[in-house]
Amino acid sequence: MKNVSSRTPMVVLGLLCIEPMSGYDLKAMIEQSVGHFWHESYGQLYPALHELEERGCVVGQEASSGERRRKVYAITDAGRAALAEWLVQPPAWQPARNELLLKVFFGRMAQPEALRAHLEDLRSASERDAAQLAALTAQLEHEQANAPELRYWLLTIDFGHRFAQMRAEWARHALHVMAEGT
Amino acid sequence: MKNVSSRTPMVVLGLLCIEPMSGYDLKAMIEQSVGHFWHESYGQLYPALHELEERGCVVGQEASSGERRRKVYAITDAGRAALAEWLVQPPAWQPARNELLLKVFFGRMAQPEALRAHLEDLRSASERDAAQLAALTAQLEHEQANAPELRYWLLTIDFGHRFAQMRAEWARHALHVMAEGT
DNA sequence: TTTGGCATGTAATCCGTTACATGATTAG
DNA sequence: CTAATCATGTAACGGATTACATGCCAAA
Repeated sequence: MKNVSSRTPMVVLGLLCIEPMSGYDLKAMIEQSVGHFWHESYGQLYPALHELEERGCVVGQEASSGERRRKVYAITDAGRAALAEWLVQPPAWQPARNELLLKVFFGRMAQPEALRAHLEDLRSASERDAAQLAALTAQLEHEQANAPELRYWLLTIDFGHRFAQMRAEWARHALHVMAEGT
Repeated sequence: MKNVSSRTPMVVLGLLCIEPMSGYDLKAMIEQSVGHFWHESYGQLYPALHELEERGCVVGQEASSGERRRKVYAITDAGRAALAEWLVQPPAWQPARNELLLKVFFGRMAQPEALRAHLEDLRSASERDAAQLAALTAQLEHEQANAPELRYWLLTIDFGHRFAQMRAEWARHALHVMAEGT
């Protein structure tokens, strides 16, 4: 048995619920929809599509002649069932790994300027992320105003936005602590 | 060349700066110090120690006869230099992966009760985490009051605390959104 | 005496990324 | 014409976990 606990097939099934797509389309779709908290590579995507087709969860349709060679996949009832079954399982615990915090924890063993630079980077990157996600919220509320999934999409963006703000605030706090002897 | 980008040796070196330890000690130490944002398994730890010894970054001392069989490692100047060099490198970008957000994003395809249960779990787990980290802060401020690293340790705990609170608040918000048609 | 904690280690395996290979089509 | 983009795929590799193997010592 291979790739049992992989979530790649589930992302694929979830997105194919919106509309039929090719592997290439899926990659692009993943980046602009769940991109701020998930990602997939082609090396995962194409094998996953083949396996889902074998299991009858999706059906692939070769593009009609004349077009560029591509295969568009659509979800089946079996696919929808598999997705629904996965969705009710409690999400698997993901062990945290934060390399920046490791460098902060051992901060005394390094030059303070280096640590300060890392914190500055985090602050600016997080502020940029927060702004981007705020813009995305406004855009979606406008463009997808009547999509039934909008509510769920906005919740995930809100998580990202709160997290980005939290990171920026913590970075400012940490820089402050580093600056004086507070 | 093997295990080039692994951060296991760096965690080992960082902790050995505090005091000499065995592999078994290191595992326990990792759990109670950086445990809320990092982890290592024996399968990584022991090979890393052997490699660090080969490279001259640590020196191992077999326990004196009579004691239980164990090998205590101490960091060397070469080890401190390797750690310092790593600490100034900007932390590698870690692609985010959040399975819960995936389940929220596709929430419309599942029974609402299942999603609500996931959010309840997150809320209670996050509240518990926040309380634990608050207690840990108080404990460290008391027990390690004069440790020069205290400042850095508290910063990492503060990150965890803010993050836990953020997660709890978002979960409450999400449950609220799910409850009505806001 | 037997259970549980101390202590070290390895082999199999897994999930996933990276790099590479290939080729068609469209826009400048 | 040629660079970029569309489009699909595979092989090799890499970091890490899991499960297993082994054995000593102390306490109940």
